[in-house]
Amino acid sequence: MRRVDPVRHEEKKRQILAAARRCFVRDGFRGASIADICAEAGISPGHLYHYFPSKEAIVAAMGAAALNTGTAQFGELMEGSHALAALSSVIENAKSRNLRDDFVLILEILAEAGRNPKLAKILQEQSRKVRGVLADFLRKSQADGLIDRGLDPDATSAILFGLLDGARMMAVRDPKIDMTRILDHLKILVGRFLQPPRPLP
Amino acid sequence: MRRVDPVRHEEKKRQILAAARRCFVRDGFRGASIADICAEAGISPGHLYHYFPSKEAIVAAMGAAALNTGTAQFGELMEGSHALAALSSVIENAKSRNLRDDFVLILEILAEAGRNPKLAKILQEQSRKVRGVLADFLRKSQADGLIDRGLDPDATSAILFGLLDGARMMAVRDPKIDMTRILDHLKILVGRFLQPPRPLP
Amino acid sequence: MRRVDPVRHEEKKRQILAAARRCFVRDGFRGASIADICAEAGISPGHLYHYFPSKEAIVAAMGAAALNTGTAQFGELMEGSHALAALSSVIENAKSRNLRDDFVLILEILAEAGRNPKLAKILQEQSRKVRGVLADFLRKSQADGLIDRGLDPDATSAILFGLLDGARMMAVRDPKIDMTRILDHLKILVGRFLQPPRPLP
Amino acid sequence: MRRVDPVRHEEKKRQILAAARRCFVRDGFRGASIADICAEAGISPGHLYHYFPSKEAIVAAMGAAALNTGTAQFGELMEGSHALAALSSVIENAKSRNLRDDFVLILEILAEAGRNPKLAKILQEQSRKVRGVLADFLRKSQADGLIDRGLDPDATSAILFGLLDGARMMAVRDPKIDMTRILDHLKILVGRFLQPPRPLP
DNA sequence: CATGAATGAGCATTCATTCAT
DNA sequence: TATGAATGAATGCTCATTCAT
Repeated sequence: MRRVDPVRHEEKKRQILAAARRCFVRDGFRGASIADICAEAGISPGHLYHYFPSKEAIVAAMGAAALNTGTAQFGELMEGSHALAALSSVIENAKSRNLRDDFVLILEILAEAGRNPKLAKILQEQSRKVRGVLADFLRKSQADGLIDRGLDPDATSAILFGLLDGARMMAVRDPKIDMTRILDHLKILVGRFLQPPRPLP
Repeated sequence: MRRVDPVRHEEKKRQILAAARRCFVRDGFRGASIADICAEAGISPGHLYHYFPSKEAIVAAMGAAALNTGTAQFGELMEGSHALAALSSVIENAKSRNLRDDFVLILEILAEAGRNPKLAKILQEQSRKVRGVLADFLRKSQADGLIDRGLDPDATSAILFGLLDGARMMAVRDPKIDMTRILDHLKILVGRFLQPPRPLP
Repeated sequence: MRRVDPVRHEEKKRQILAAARRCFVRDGFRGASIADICAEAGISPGHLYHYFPSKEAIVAAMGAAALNTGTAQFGELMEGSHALAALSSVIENAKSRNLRDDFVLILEILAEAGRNPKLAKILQEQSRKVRGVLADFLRKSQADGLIDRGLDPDATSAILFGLLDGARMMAVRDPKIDMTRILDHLKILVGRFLQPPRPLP
Repeated sequence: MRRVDPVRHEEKKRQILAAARRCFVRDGFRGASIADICAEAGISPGHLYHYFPSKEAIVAAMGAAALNTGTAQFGELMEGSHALAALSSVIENAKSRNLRDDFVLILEILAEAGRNPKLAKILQEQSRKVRGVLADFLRKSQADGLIDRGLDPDATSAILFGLLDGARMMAVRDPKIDMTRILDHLKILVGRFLQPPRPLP
């Protein structure tokens, strides 16, 4: 009598999600067919339904996984560094990493979230969580006198995230744009925005 | 034999694009069917192909129209006002306008642009045009001493656009977020970023 | 500008239902596929959905049509003849007609009705209508003194219909059974059941 | 190496057939899937094929079992009672028993028999057997002078079975029908049909 | 210009069945 | 004996597109 091996099961699910991810990046959520995903994962269409009950479930699981990965990566970056240095490293990171694929997925998720409440909820929760991490970081930096105490940490964290989104969006709007220079200016902007007011002489 | 009346023809095309736009906002580019668009436009499927050779062409034309509208609106705002005032009004505008529908379309366009080179080209051109308008504006303001002469106008205009994109994206990521406060902080940010360095006493 | 021609439309629907009927008789409601029906009707699968929104709708329409035909045929038989003669002719009719196909369909409908409330409703309504026709006929015959006044016309009409159903069912249970002799006995049975009690001498 | 225990094997088969029966009643032969049956029986799909080589075999075995049960029940009823009393008790029985489920299965079997010769043969054999039991019973009653000697026992027994089928069919055609009254009339009918002619005075 | 009939490939999903363990 | 992974053909249905009128 062979019992379900939960480890193998989860491993297979992860493989399928990875295949789905590649297909979604290539063709979008609607454009990628179950057949495509099966071909990419090297399984039969019938078999896929042992692991996911529907395409929508795959989209949701993939969206959640993609967002969680982002959250985790960001959390690691925030740990232990201090204020501007940390944000700079995030920006540097954005310049060098394979951000294209990740961001294309985020665009898909945002576009789909308008029609898929389950995805919208996942998105909202992740958004709040990540903003919370950054807001706490900002609060700590404010306490240390490293950044302007007059700024609202929640609004500020939202804006800083928006800034990252906006930069990546600009790279999609015009793929040939000179991102290096933009990211340099972005660091200037963040510095000026956050730094405590210079005391009057 | 009746000849085509070019005016009527263009008018009809515009009507169809408006119908398509409503469908695309509602269901996305892939989710909206030709039948949906025909129903919304009140014409038959056969007739639609008199005006557009394919669905892809409708998407491209609609994308171009949406982007042109945005460019025009922005151009108007820039005219005649000065520096921070103009940007403030753009931000104010973003707060009050029916930005949801417009931005949902932009997300669709960005996601689709990755697979549709024609759309990607339109997107890139519009992006450059709008950034150019803002960069010129910034250059003028620099000449007038209203904003920091040390900033590169091209990178700065890209960042300011990214900022607007990012703010709207934040509203999609978390629809319940307090945008008023965020936009207030955004104005602070823009002020600090752009203002000329205070002279040493 | 060509408008929908309702006559042609209805005619096509009837053709499709006739094709569906042949498929359903051959393979059952579940066993007959849309592709089968399309092949039988000589149309493409996509086109079928211009006329019917789903397979269930085809089953319902076909069921309704089959039952209505039966009702109409029975109504005609009842008109103008008198009591036992009319029932005899129904029985005779059952012996000679192509009852196989019709009855196979009825079996499908009965089996499906348990899971398809729409079909169940159609079935119930038709059942009541036909029984009503026969019950009225019986009442008239009772008034004329041709049949036993002690019988309840509603229960009696239900039983007489059950008798016909039962006879056809017997032919399905054992296709080689000698139906001629059975139908002769059926006439005896009906006679004895309905005839007014002989007056005591 | 463990040998198959034939007793356990048969017991398991019976359990699977009972599960299959519940599924077939609920969803029909085509509508019930192997997975459904396995879930209902609490075994795995692979294991089921240890006991039955195909779904068709399950249907056939289930059909045979259902029909045999019916035959056995009827045989018991016939034993030892006399003529009208026995038939009355069958009719009474039909009124009170859980006839719905049984009859739904019979409908499924009849509908399927048209496409499945194996099932058709089982059905025919069972039909003949049961009719034979009743015909013998009728013959005995005729010898005893309890029923009309002019009736052909074979045709009569077929008709009496048809009567029962017809009554149950009526209950499916119109589930809200007043079966009590109908079954009362059915007893009157059977009485008038079978009773020996009254001697002329 | 305008219609709606017609197509056929493609889609997500289901299912009887097989197989390695 | 017993499991659940795995298959792949088939199903009901959709859709962009074409065409006769």
